[in-house]
Parts: sequence; C-alpha cells; structure tokens
Amino acid sequence: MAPVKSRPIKRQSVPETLRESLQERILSGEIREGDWLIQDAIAEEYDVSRMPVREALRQLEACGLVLMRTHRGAIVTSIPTEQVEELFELRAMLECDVLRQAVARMTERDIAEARAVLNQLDASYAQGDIGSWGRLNWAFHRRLYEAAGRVQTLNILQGINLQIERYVRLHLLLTQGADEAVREHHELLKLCAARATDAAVAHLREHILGTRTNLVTALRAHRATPAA
Amino acid sequence: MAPVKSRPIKRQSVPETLRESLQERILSGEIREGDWLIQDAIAEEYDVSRMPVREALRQLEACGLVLMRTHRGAIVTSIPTEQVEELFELRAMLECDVLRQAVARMTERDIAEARAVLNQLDASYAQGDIGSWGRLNWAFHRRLYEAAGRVQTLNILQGINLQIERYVRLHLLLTQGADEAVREHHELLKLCAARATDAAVAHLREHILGTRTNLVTALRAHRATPAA
DNA sequence: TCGCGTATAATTGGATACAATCTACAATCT
DNA sequence: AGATTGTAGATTGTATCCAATTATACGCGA
Repeated sequence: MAPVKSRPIKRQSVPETLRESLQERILSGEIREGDWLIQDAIAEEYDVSRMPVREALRQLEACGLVLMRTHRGAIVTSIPTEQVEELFELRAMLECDVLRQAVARMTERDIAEARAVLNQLDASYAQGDIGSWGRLNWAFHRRLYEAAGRVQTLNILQGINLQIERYVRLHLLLTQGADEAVREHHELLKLCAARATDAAVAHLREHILGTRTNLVTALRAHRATPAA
Repeated sequence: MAPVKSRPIKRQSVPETLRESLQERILSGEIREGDWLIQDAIAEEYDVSRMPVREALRQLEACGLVLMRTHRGAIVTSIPTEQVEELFELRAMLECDVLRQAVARMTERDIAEARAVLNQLDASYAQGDIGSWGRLNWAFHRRLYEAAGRVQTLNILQGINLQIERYVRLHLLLTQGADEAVREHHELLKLCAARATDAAVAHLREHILGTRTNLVTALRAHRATPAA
C-alpha cells in the first residue's frame, strides 16, 4: 500500500511532458515562427532519444503549431494576419452561441468557480505573468461556457485558443497592459450572474471583436517592421 | 526541361500511407468504435515495424479518431449521439456563415467546378460507392465555400467532417439512399449560381439540420439495438 | 464460491543502429 | 557565365532490441 507519501501532484503551470515543454516554448515566442525543429538537437537538449521527440512533434502538428514534411523536418507555423483575424471572428461566433446556451443553465456554483478563475486571472495580470495570463484567460472563458454542455464546441474553441495564444501574448508584450480586457471580464461575469443573456452575449461579442481589432492592428505594425 | 515523362500521379481514392489506410478502415466501419488497435498486429499486417504504426496512431489521435493512453494502447473513439448532433449544428452555423461570404465572391469558374464535383458525387451515388460519396460530399460543400477565402473556417469544417463521416456513411448504409440530399445539393448550387444569397443560406441550413435530424434518429435506433 | 495476491504473459514506451532522402556546394560541360 | 551533375554532409524514416507497465490467469485462503 501507499505509505504516508505525499501525492505526486502535477504542478499545473510547469510543462511536464516533452510536448508541453515545446508547446510552451513556441507559445512564449522563445521558438519563433519559421524556426526549424531539428529532432537530433531537441533530443540531445532534453536528453532523450529522437523517438519521443517525434511523437511530440506529431502532436504539435496536430495542434497546428508545427508543420512536418517528410524527410524535410518540422517548422514552426505562422498564421497570416488575416487568418488571425478570422480566428477571432470564429471565436465571436462560436463563443456567443455557446454562451447563450450556457447562461440559461448556469448554477451558482458555475458563477462562483468562474469568479475564482477570474481572481487568479487578475492576480497573474497584476504580476505580469503573461504565460499564466494566457492560460487563465482561456480557462475563464471556458468555465463560463461549460454549463452549456457543448463538448465539441469547446474542443474546437480550445484549438482556436491554442492557435491565437501566441499572438495574444505578443499583444500583451507589445502594448504593455490590457486593463480594458480585465474590466470587460468582470462586467461579463456580472451580466451572466444577473442572467442578462442578451446583454452578456452582446458584451462578449464586443469583447472578442474589440480584442481582435486591437490585436490585429498591433500585429500588422509588428510584422511590418523589418526585424524589431 | 521536363521530357515526355508521365507525371507520378497519386491516385486519389486509394490510401497510400499507413495513416490513410487505417483512417479509411475506421471511416468505413471495418474497424469499429471501441476496437483496440494493437501495434504489433497492425505492424505484421502491413509488414512494417511498429514505429510507422505508432506514428500513424498518433496522427489518428490528432484527428480524434482514436484515443491513446499510455501503456494501454489505442482505442477507436466513439462519439455520443448528442455530440454528433452538436457537430451538425456546428456545421450549420459555420457553413451558413461561410457560404454567405462565399456567394458574393463566387466566379463562374467556382460555380462550374462545384458543378463538376457534384456530377462526380451523383455518379458515385448512382454506383452506390459510399466511400467516394462521403469524400465527394465534403468536396462539393468545400468547393462552394472556397471563394470566401476563409482558410481557418474550412480547416475546422474539414475536421468536423472527418468526425461525422463515419456516421454519414453508416446512415447511408442503414437508410439505403439519400435522394433528398441529392436534390438539395442541386438546388443549393442553383441558388448560388443565381446569387440568391439568403435563399441559398436558408436552404443550406435546412439541408444540414435536416440531415442531422434524420441521421441522429437512425443512429439512436441503431445504437439502441443490442448488437444488430 | 468469492475475493485477493502473486506470477506470468501481452503490450507499449524508449534507445540505438542503419537505410533512405534531401540540401548544399563544388566540379564539369555547353 | 550559366546550367547541370556528382558527391559529401546533414537530417529524417524505419527496424530491432530492451525496459517499463499493464492485463490476465492461477492458486490460496476465508
């Protein structure tokens, strides 16, 4: 039997698997768009063989973060600005739809747990922990939608979030702050708690599309500069 | 310059890679939901080592067709009926949105090529070639939407299509025919050609949601039976 | 007879070695 | 000089072997 040993808790924000580590390095920008991922180099760096590396790369390919071509290796993908814009518009459509269904079924517990995540989100924002902010941002949105019971929609939204997280982080770095988003989150939660469905959905739409506009503008400017 | 050498054409409907072969066997129902995929068995069957099998399984896991658990192997996933229903509703929302944007930008060439795909679709239907039907059905829809230039939306729709194709094929097998869908496809194309955007979108919505209702009903009945 | 613990078999995860393929550069030909 | 071809290096794809883990079957005792 297990002795009085402390449980092997998985710390949440520290990448454990090879895939998670590489994913985090891509999302954080340490590994940049267009960089080649050499299996041998990664294997040596993590002190494993190339096999686990290949598995990790396959998974990253599935997420759309890298592209693998036979006998040519894996390259970190880059999403054109127009497609980043498109992804935000997809978010607006899907999240508004799922939020509408969620609000009607939300329990007090749902509200409370969403508020708890929001508090963590505020904390990470106050500390300037961009990595946690990106993760918690999606966690908050997701928690709001869970009452809808739309598993497949959430899966797709999670994939979209993974795609855009790189640019959300970059946006935070470039603009140094997103006070507006913080306020909008609180307002959104308040509207949900009041069961003001239409107002909540409208607010969410503005929140997402507003972020889209700001982020896309910053991204265009960033990409226009030669090599800042 | 290139001599009179014939191009090395890849035949489209014949699975070439291991992943494509396994995928086709899952979609066709030869490998069923809940079946375990034993690496050794597959490796021997295809006369390769287990390495390529593992790569293929990882890719299938990425598509959502199989689920891999460490040291426990890979199992063919099964989508609950409610989630199949949800996927069709996602299709309705996303495809209607993208069709609206596409119709305005369609050229005569777009129409003509969509019609060409539709003819192939009719042919495969006449021949009872369910495998080709499933593939061409999506190809037709996709061709209609391409003018919208919504790359990310099409990617997501392609993923959804892959998930539901198993059940679409099953539906065709069970109900022995989809004359209604054939007519609706022609009507949809006609409305697009006439640039009747609202009518086309409304028709598409009915087409998808109608298919949803029929398919879900059949699927529920099929799954309710013990082991037919 | 049922539950439990152990031993054995089956299966997967990873490491190393080798073969196949691609890229880059230099030498050669027109 | 420009284009083409050949060769060397780097990189990926696959096979084989071993370790780690899980599932199964058997035996034991209550």
